[in-house]
Amino acid sequence: MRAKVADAAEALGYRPNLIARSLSTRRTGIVGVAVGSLANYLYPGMLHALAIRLRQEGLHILLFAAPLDGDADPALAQVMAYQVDALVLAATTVSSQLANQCRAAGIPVVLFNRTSRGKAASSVTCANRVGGREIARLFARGGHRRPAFLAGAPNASTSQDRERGFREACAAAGLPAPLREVGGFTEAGAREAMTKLLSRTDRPDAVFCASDQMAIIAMDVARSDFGLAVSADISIVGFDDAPPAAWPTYALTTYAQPIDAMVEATVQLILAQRANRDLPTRRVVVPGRLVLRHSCRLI
Amino acid sequence: MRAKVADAAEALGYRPNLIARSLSTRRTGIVGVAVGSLANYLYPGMLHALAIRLRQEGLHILLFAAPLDGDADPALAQVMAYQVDALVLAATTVSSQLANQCRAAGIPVVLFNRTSRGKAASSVTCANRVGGREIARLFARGGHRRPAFLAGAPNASTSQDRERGFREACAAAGLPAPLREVGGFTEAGAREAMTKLLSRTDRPDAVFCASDQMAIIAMDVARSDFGLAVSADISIVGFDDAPPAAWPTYALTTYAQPIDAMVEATVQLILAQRANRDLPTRRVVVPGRLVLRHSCRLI
DNA sequence: TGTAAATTTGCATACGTATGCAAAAGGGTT
DNA sequence: AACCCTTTTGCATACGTATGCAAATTTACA
Repeated sequence: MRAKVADAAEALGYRPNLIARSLSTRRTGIVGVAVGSLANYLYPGMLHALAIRLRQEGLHILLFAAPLDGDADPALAQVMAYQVDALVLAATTVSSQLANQCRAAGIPVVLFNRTSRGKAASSVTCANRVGGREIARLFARGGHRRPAFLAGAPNASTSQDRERGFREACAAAGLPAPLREVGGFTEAGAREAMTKLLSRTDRPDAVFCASDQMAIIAMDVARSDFGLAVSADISIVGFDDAPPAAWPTYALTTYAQPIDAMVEATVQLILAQRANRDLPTRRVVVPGRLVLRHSCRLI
Repeated sequence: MRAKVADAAEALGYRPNLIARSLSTRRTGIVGVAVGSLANYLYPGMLHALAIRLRQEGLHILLFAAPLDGDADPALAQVMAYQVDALVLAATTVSSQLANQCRAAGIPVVLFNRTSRGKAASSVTCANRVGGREIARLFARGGHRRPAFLAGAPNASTSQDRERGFREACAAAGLPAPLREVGGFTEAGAREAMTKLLSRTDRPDAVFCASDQMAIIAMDVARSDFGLAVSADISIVGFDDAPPAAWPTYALTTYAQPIDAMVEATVQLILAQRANRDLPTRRVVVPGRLVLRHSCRLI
């Protein structure tokens, strides 16, 4: 019987209307995903992996690209109007206050690669603080004397946590407090910040950049604008292990975020909270891994 | 009165249910977008621009990430079940045969950065053939003698058109027929293909790569594995003008695809075909632009 | 062949919004 | 106050599917 119906449907070219089904079941199978500029090349891979993994669960992604400037929240309200089953926020420009609205509306929210104070949203991050610490120790082992931190967006938890770990371990290793400039997770910002750092008389000999994207810009500034040899003259370390970090021309030493594990955690959170709306939110922290390439002097 | 209702809605926190509205109006405001690997960094920018531009028209993106291996079509059927208003195919792995099904179902299809023979789908590409020609002329002007073409996926119209223009202009300029290897638009493929090219005794002195992604790999192979100085020893030119092409370490000479113009053309096609379902399909070709950086010897 | 169990069919109601028409209410002019 | 015109309200129907119950049918077994 089941087979007979399926055959008839096939013969008639019938496709169930998922919109109508959604209306009836009060489940759309749609997950809203807000992403920032996508210029951080960690995100395209994350988006792809998330889409494929969600599809295995019968879920699809309604994409929301946060405008580069201006407020993203009103636009996100539209996405919510599509009755998404869950929301993944992978953009720093989306206010975490919005998470509260969603919580009120019964929509589970997962913050990807960021956290927030409140308990309105779950979050998935890698061990940012640990990563910062490991990089400080790496600098210390390599005999560096003047560390610097190239921060991302100052109010981004991700940048803050990495910086905290970095400062802690710098102090513990007897290094001076790191110099600091803000790059804001943008190419222009990173370029300016790195230029400032390298223009100082007490120029740093080891720069930890809060993202690979900024680290690559930093390498370019060091090489092209200041004629420095990366590794020999200055060590530069990133965070993310985005694909370009592995390109031989950069060979960026970095702290790898395990995309697949983070995507898996995100999916699990979504599934759990979708099945049971009033499950408490969780903060998942997955371990990262230091990847040694050639942009940091080791001895 | 209108204002009174709006106020009351606001007070009650009422949000119209777009799913229900879609069911009634037979329009979802959703555009399905199929993307490939996203490792070609032209696409993240395109996706972002498209999302923002579509939102201005009240449209949203239902993302479909084509699996890296295997057949993408069955999965895309699910996206169609969401009654998308239109479909944008920016992935080479999605069969253009699927366009026919969509056409039959009354869903307008726009091929982005590719074309197909049939007239079931509209397409938006840049002037690929012209671009290939300009690059051949650039090689000729620079006094190169042994051109080569590093192809993308052999059956991709995009790669074919670029190659045709390149071969035509090579012949017209009195250059020998280009050597040829297939990189398949993947990093591994490009690495292997470039290694083959450079291992020949009649090694090429000018390589045109069908995408910036492959060109960057090609530069890395030339530098790291063969110790060649790009530009002095070998010229390498790409296609796309993806952001990494501008990074000083690569400074890739390339033929720029005008993302914004292509996105705009895509949106216009969608709007037109959405307003009038049986509008004939169109092929839009937007002009590109040669961007001279430092990876190609000029004299 | 009769009866109980299993399966299938039919029907009603619901999901939240859109649309059109008829009825009711409000507003303005003489 | 009677009239017409404009605005508002109320109601019915529709979109395509889900769900549950009752009735009808088929199957299984003695």
